[in-house]
Amino acid sequence: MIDEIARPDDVRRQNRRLALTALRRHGLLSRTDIVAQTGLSPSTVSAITTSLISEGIIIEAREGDLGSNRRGRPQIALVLNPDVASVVTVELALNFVHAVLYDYKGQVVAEISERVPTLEMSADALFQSIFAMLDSLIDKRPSGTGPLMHISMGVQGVTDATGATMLWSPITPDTNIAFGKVLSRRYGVDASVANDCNMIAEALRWTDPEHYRENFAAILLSHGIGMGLYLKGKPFVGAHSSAAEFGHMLHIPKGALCRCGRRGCIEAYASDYAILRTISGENESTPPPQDIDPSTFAAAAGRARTGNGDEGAAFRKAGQAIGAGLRSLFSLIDPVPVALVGPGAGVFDLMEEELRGVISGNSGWGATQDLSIRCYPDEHPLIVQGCLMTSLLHLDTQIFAPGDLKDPQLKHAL
Amino acid sequence: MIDEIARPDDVRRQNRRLALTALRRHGLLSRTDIVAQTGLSPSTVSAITTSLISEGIIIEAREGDLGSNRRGRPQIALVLNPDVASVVTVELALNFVHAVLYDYKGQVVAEISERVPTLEMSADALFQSIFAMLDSLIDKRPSGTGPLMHISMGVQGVTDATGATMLWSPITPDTNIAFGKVLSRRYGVDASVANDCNMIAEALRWTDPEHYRENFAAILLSHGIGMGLYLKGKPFVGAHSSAAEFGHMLHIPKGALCRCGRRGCIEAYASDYAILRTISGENESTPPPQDIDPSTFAAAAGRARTGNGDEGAAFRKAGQAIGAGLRSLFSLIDPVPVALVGPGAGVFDLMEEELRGVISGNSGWGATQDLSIRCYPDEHPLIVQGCLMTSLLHLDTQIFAPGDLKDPQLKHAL
DNA sequence: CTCTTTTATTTCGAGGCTCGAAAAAAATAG
DNA sequence: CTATTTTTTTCGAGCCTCGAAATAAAAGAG
Repeated sequence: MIDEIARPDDVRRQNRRLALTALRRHGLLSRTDIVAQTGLSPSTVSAITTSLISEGIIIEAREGDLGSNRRGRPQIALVLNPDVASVVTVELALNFVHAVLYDYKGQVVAEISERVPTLEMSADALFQSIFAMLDSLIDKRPSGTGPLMHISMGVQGVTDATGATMLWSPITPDTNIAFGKVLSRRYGVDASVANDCNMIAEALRWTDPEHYRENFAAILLSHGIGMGLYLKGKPFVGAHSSAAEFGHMLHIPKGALCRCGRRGCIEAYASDYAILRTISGENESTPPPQDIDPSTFAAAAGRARTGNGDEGAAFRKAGQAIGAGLRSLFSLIDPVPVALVGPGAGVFDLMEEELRGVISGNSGWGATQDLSIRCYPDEHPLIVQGCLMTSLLHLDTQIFAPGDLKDPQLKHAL
Repeated sequence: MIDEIARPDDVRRQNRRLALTALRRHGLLSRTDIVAQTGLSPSTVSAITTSLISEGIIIEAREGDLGSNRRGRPQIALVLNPDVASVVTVELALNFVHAVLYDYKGQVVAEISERVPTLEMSADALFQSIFAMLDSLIDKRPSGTGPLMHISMGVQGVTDATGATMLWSPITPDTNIAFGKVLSRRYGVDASVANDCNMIAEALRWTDPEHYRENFAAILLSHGIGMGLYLKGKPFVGAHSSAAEFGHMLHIPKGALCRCGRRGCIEAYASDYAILRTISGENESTPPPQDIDPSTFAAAAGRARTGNGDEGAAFRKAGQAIGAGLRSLFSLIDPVPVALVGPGAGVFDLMEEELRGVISGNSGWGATQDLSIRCYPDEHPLIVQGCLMTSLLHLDTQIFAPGDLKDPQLKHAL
């Protein structure tokens, strides 16, 4: 907050953050490299690394091949200590839970995934399933693994702006499930829950920082349509919820029936169920099914590519809806690079022409001709990667930066 | 930025900011009050106020009626020193420039306004007019007035995200006019240019902080339709431009012709020219005029209220367009309180029912039934007020907070 | 009219922090 | 083995905030 009071040790906190995120980004860095990366003075870097080492957060990597046989004292490579902590990511989707345990360097330690009938489960039953999976992951941990220090969930659904609660989701009948609080209490660590699209955006920013840096949108085209947005280098969240509900922007007033109960949403034209509904020739008011078989969707796309029938038209209609949404979005935030993610990204060839057609026609100040759109048909690795980065960055910037835990190893003797 | 290095004196900078903004908000505050407001320790507040006084930025107000005859040592009231600096606001609209000189406490020192044919002027001619007005304001300054230290412009048009340039505006044929740089160079002070809607939002936040605090939207309904947005207590700007071009979100694909050259924008249905075009029965593709006489618009509204003809339908159509835009906007940022500003706010009674009708129908997580909409038919005082606050807050947080100018009086001997 | 009580503000020392300069450490080059 | 080069640490100056104690300035009590 802007109206927050500053204390002398906040300075050290911030500069520790800089050093840690530099190490996170580059993996292997000497003190001199950190000086170059951060702009801090050698004295300060020395002080910071000394305390980070004494706290076990980073370690000196002997045999680090840092620009070897040069003249002068050789640099000592520093690395994040993989065993100072571990984190768990949980991906929650329709009828499906996937959890992974990572060390502090981001290497997989253990993994588990299960099919569970989320639609028929109470929140409590869902928690029991998740608990069992996490317990087993934690049991599986080899000795030497650091204590669990953060849990990050990515869910299909709307979460609150603070990452504490899942407000609503199509995958379960319950609402307002406080995943953050419950997991945090049970495992004695910080836990956050976020929209899967925001996790995808986080992952893209991490895997391709050249392209997805300050401003970009990641749009998930699947059973629903969601968006993760970065503006000015920061994740965009709404006033109260995770928001950025791209799929529920209004495309056609009084138009097709959406899964959310309203009419005319983009999702009601561009999601998998909407496309299949259009192809089937059903009425636009036919309530959508709760699940779509991926193979059915793929088959429809196949027919659209080869045949010359109605299938192609349905995809073009979807392209128009997405294009219209982007045009409105770009009016609000300026044009930004777009990543299309999920099954819908695999059929982008069927939508691209219409999609770009709707957007183009620049308005005098914001040209969109050279709009970058990239496709990532498989969303799951990105969601997990995003959760991982969320957890690790939380440790880097919130837990380890303060430097007020004398011995993090003991904080939560799991 | 998050990746910025912190130094020990940044701490003092930030805490000076806190003290100054507390004084700005409350006007008259003792050191003890500042302690209560900011949470800083008495020692720190003492140190900060001492240096602020020695720099002439604040002064002790003798005869300050602070909770008088209580027991104990009386509190000494502190106030911003009105004469430490002055600022100029410039409101630039179609055929109209209005400039005001204020002191550091925000009191009017001198004022001037002129009609100038902006549509037929080159950028250079426009600058000459503005220069002449500002020169005369500065001449008019009574002795004792502090040196000019900031200029803030509010313009009808699109500006860049940094407040340096007006990228495009309907009021002048030129584009990319670097108001910020040119004014800054000529007067030797910082100068910024912002979209008028953002200034309106800034003003509302200042005049009614109870209602417009963290999240709200100010929508200007006039010849064009713009928006100023606050999210999480901070002004929203786009990736590159001031953005938030609410009026150019897409309402009806391939719909009515907008002034921006594209089709189907909200503005093409809800601006004054659009409403009059609908009433006239003209084709939706008729190019809009560059200016609308306010009395013509008012007369149409009058007929819509009394008669039962086509006029009412045109306003209802406008209400639908705005409602559709808000529904999409709320999908992206969650529902927030809305302020409608300008001539269109004066005819809200003709649009309200349709507008709310389109928005309602909650989506399961974000209810909009109790959506707050307030109307402010006169936009001009708000624009000026917003510029004023922009200037003063710039001084408070950017210029005076660092405390590195030993004698601000001498910085720019005007 | 003086002394006590109460409240506001300042002073002072402890403990942070960063930084520049100098010192120490650890290699290569000759 | 010594000189050179580069990296890292050490040390002192100069910021900062804060708590505790000291000082200042009023009202109330006797």
